[in-house]
Amino acid sequence: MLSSLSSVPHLLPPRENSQSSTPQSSKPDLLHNFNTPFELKQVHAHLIKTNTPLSALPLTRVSFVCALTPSFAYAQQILERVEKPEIVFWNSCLKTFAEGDSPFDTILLFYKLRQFDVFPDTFTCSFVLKACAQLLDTFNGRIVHGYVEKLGLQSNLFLQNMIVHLYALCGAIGDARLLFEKMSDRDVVTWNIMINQLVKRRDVEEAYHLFSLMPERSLRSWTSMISGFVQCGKPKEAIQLFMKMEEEGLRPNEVTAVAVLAACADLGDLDLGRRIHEYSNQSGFRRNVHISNTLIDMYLKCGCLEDARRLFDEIEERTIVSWSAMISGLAMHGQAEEALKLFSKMIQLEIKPNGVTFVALLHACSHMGMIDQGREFFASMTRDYGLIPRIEHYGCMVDLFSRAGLLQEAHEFIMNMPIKPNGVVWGALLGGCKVHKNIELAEEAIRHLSELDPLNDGYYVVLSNIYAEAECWEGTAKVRKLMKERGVKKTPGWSSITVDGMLHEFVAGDESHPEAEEIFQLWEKLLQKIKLKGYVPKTSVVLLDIDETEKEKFLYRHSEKLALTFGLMKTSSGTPIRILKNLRVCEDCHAAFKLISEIVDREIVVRDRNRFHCFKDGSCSCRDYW
DNA sequence: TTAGGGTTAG
Repeated sequence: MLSSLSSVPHLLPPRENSQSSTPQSSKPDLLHNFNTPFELKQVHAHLIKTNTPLSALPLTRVSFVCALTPSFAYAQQILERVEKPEIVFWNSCLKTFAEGDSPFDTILLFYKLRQFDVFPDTFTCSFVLKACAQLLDTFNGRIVHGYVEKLGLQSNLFLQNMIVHLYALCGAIGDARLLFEKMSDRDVVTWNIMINQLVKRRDVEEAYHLFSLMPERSLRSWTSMISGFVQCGKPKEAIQLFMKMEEEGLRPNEVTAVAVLAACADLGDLDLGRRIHEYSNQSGFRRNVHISNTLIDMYLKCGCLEDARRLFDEIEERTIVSWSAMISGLAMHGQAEEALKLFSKMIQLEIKPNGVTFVALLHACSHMGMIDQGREFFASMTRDYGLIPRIEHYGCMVDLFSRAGLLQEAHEFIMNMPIKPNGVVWGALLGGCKVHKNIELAEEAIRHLSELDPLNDGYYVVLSNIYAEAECWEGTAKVRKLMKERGVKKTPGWSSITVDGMLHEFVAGDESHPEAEEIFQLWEKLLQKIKLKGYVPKTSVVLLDIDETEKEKFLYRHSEKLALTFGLMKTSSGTPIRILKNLRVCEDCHAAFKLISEIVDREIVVRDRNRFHCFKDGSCSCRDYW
């Protein structure tokens, strides 16, 4: 019987070690006190050597053997060698497998157990359910659920929660919800599970509905909901909820802080971001790499490149997320060379890039017109790192070619893609067509976009601008008609600026601001000055079918111009002005801002939906290539 | 011995 154990050679101590370990393993107390897999091997060697059966060990020790057993074959042998293995032994093995990376073995062993005359208990079921969740295996999950009912364990709250979690995780949200509704006792975990799963399915409204119904909420509940809002693109709601949480006297932990910082990054809320940074330092979160990474991202997205870089340099253990975030941030700020340098440094340190790193690198190349370098990165990701390009990478390549004016090459690239191009890919070509004035390819792009993303107003606007620049008024009328037919409305542009901790939002054409008069007066003065420096209003960016003077008036009420003028009114000279815009910065505003930065001798930082524009001394960090 | 929340791009 013992010989069967020696058929598991990898569990025996290595020969060179057996010499040195023999004196120790022959000590009888090790038989009662082994605590690690290595000591288990020593005990094993001893049992074999002395021809002692495993059953000679005390029962608690046998269950310990099971708990330390990382191999399915070995687990089976142990269980077969104990006369009537109690459920605790099985559970110990199942736990090891379920908590390790052997979910398949957990399920296999569960079915083996049924061959013996042993009944699963709540723990058995919980480990198997965990394995099913790991494998997203509803087939076996439903069988275990059946056992739970058959064994009369269905009222156990732990198991109910695990089953609800499993169903929701596997996409059977209807089954999960049904069970949730049927449960007579729900605890805070039950609610949290449902909320998290709804967030994963992007149903944040329903998640919030459940959140508001909760009889009691833990810090985790608040964190789940705050993070849920962030994940679903609702950072404002996330911050509102965070404020409410603080009002209720709860202090954020590391996970909450990460979610709030991510919301600050999305909103460009530097004040709150800095407050959370300070709080994190005071609370000892400094060494948490999630916190550091999110802080870096927050500073990058709030336009504070230097703060981000300082933090990045300070991190002791950088992860690929830290590197990718920093590279992407440098690219967003127009520092492509620095981004590439950082990448080389990363490779020197033998850190393996991932798909996100390459998105960042390709962005850096496309924003700076580095075509050959971009091509090389695209080839390298598969050749050197075994990464399969995803749709985002193809999108970046089309963007790279299109911006550089290689429109035919971009088109051919799309036609030869091994995956179906999406709206982003055709949208990138359309963007290039605008810069390089190619109506024919723009019309082809819009044909595809009408099918792929028919309600996205941005594409129609770009096409209309292309027609307007070519003075093809028939074309612009056609686009207007198309938008009307499809019920597509132009997203209103808005820009925001924070002055003395207060966020001020401006919508294009908005004349309702309490200080509108002063804003318009200052704008008029600035306008006179920039006109002297050669500014000519670019009325072709105005979509409306109105005369030139009216168009100019619209142009002068663009949200970023209102925000800038307000900023100049309210901040002291010398301080940089930071503006956030929901859409891409308009061409006319871009030209005007360059001149204004020179006239007022101020740094103007605009974050648009794509990147940062840092206007200084009459030029922009994007070098007009955007 | 068993359950729930986090970062980079888009």
